[in-house]
Parts: sequence; C-alpha cells; structure tokens
Amino acid sequence: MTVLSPTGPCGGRHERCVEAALARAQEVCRRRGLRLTPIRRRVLQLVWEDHRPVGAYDLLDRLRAEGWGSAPPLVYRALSFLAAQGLVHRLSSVNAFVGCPRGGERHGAQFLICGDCGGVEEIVDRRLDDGIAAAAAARGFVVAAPMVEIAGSCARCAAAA
Amino acid sequence: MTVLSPTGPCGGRHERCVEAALARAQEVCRRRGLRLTPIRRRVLQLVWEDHRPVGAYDLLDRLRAEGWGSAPPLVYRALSFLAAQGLVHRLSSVNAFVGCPRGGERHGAQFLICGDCGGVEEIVDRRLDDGIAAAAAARGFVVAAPMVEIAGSCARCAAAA
DNA sequence: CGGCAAATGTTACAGTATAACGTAACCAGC
DNA sequence: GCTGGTTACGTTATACTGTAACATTTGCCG
Repeated sequence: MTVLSPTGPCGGRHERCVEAALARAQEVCRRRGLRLTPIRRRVLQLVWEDHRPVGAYDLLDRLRAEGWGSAPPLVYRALSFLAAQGLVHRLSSVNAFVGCPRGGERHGAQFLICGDCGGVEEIVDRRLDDGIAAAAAARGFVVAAPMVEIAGSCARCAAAA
Repeated sequence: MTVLSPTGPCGGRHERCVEAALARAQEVCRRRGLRLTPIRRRVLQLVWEDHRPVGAYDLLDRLRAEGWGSAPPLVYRALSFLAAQGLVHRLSSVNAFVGCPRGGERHGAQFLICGDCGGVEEIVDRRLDDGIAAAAAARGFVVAAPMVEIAGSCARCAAAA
C-alpha cells in the first residue's frame, strides 16, 4: 500500500510521483537497451513510497517480507543500477536513498533534508550549479560529481516550531 | 614521521600546517575552557599528517600501534570532540575526516575531493554560501548544516591525465 | 580531602556495504 | 533449436563504520 506523503512537495497526490517515476524508468531503460527487471522495478517503487530517504536494509526487510531473497547484495545491486541510470540518488550524509524526480536526465542535484520530519526535497538551482562550477574552475579542479546536502528544517516543520 | 603531502595546497611546507593546527587547537581549548588531552592532541596530529581524509579505523590502527587503547570509541570520541570545536571535518561522502585549516572559526565549508590522488582542499566560497542560503530561503527551508563535497580531479591530477 | 564532572577503558553490538563464486535467465548467431 | 557469451540473480561470508552502555579513572574546585 502506498503511503501518502505529508512531507513531500507533491501536495498529497503522491500516486502520481510513483507512476511518473516508473514510466520514466521504463523509458530510460528502453532507450538505453537496459532491463528494468522485476526486482529493480520493485525497489524503485519502494524507494518512491515516500519523499523520505530509505535505508538499504529497510528495503531489504520489505523485499524479504515479499518473498524475495534476503541477502544485502540483492538490494545493493538494484540500487546501484538505479543510481547509475539517475533514477535514484544516494544521500551520503544519511546513508540512504531517494527517488529522483528527474528520471535519467543529466543534472546536478542538491537536496534539502529536514531533520524534523525526515523529508527530502531535491532542488535544481542554476545559481548553485554555477557557483560550484566557478569555485572549482578557479582552482583548476575538474568537477565530476558535486554533492550538496543541506540539513535543516523544511518550511512546514520550521513553522510548527 | 610526518609525510610531506605532494597533493595538498601547502606547497611542500606541510610541517607548518600541522604546527598551526596544533596551535589553533591549543588556543581554541584555552578560550573555551576545554581540555586538549593527549589523545585528542595526538588524533588531531594524525589527521593532519596529510591533506587526505583519514578513516576512523586507520587512526585507530595507528593509535593501537602506539600503545593507546584499541576500541573504536577511543577514536570516535576524540574525533567528535575535535569536530564539535571545528578543528576537523567529517566528509560523509567518503566516511573520513580531514583537518580544518580554519581552526575553531565559524564558517560554512566546501570540499574539493580528488578521486585520483585522494587529496582534499577545503574552500570557503562566499558566492556558494550565498547560493545555498538563497536556494533554501526561496523554499522556506531553514539551513542548519550545509554540506558541499565536490568529487573530481584536482589541478595536478587533471593535468597529468 | 571529598565530591562532582569530565574523560577514558572496555565489552558488546548495530548498521552499512562489498568480495567472491556459483547458478540461472536472456539473447544473438548459426 | 542449440550454443556460447553476457547479464542478472542467489548465497555465503566478511569487511567497514559507528554507537550504547557501563565501569573506572582523572582532573578540578570548594
């Protein structure tokens, strides 16, 4: 059963996030000649149950309950695949994964991580991207993977406090 | 024995980085009425042996070799203390720690992490700070701890390739 | 010197991730 | 359809990272 997210930026119509994510995944795999196997599809679905990061072992527990295998590589392989295709992101500051609303597109990503409700919003801020590119370029540094994870309180939680 | 860093931004005079770091730590603790105990001091020194992030268990191995205790909390407690005083930073994208060249000052920090040589340069870029503040503010998000870790290749390694 | 707070020592364990190797499914080309 | 290569999955084992909890010691201050 899909849990509606009270924290996400989707305004209570979360089924749409999930459907869209699955459709994007399907399309990305078709275009790149890759296989969206049942397990990969299911992991993507589970990651998208909420706009909160999910731990790999949480996913593993749920898969186990559904009759899938129970060893860590099961879920890590699926997550690695999805991350490589830009369908999910790994948030290293919390050791967890979130669905990416931009499917397989090329994009730098930044995350607002609410420490109160646990919600995560992915933002794409051009100014921030440019700032990173400029700061790196000024030092001759060639950027491969910029990672911006901003911890704090989301608007809703900040207002409540 | 202190290893001179070929990768750091200190131009081969790395002893100065270490000395300065220890002096800053001394001063910070004095000002705040805290104790720079032998173990904390030694951990800070070890972290500063190079401009590369060091894993907690690497530190632990070295401490063990020097006759200190051998249980993880030993090193995690020292690192927590140093991090709380702004003397070291934890790089969550690599699960490791680096010395902070800005001592106990208040500052947002960003890191350029070279995937080839493993070197890390801490930068303080006002434009980047502002970009983060603006992006968050635009969404009503209250920033507590921004984290920017940019993976790529440093100037030296990029030139070599 | 007595008592409190802070720091350390130690055991045990929780959580995260990957190496390695065998088996099964897919798919191209014959 | 067979066959052989590639990709994905199953499983075991283990490595790496981090913390809870409690006993003990140390330093400080009245």
